[in-house]
Amino acid sequence: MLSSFTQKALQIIRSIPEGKILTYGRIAAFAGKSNGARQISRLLHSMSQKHDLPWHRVVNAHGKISLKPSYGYELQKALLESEGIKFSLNDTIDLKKYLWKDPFKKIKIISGLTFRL
DNA sequence: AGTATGACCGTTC
DNA sequence: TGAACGGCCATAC
Repeated sequence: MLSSFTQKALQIIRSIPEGKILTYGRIAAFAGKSNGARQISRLLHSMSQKHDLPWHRVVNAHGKISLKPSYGYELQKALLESEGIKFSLNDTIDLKKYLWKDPFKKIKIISGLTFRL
């Protein structure tokens, strides 16, 4: 049984298209908690395999990977690059270019179910 | 020195 | 054992 917040967060994460990224804070805000960014990290950490999430499409608000080297950093970077995302010199992603804006314009949530439009 | 952010954390159910 | 809840806090800027 997943909370409403968790469900929405998972749906938003699952709905991130290839080649696009979203930040922790934005996911949390869209899921209903403006200050719940840390819970998003928790979700990704504990439920990414189980729920088949594109966890690599979530980065921090600066466009950087929050994972530490040899703890998933290289994997995430490789996955993102394989989707066509380019990193700048400081391993930063250009948010203006790749950030997925306004998830709710692309998905519709009815009774807890998500539909891609 | 105040703000924003976060692959948290302790506890409860 | 796994998930929900809630908030404090270190770090960066």
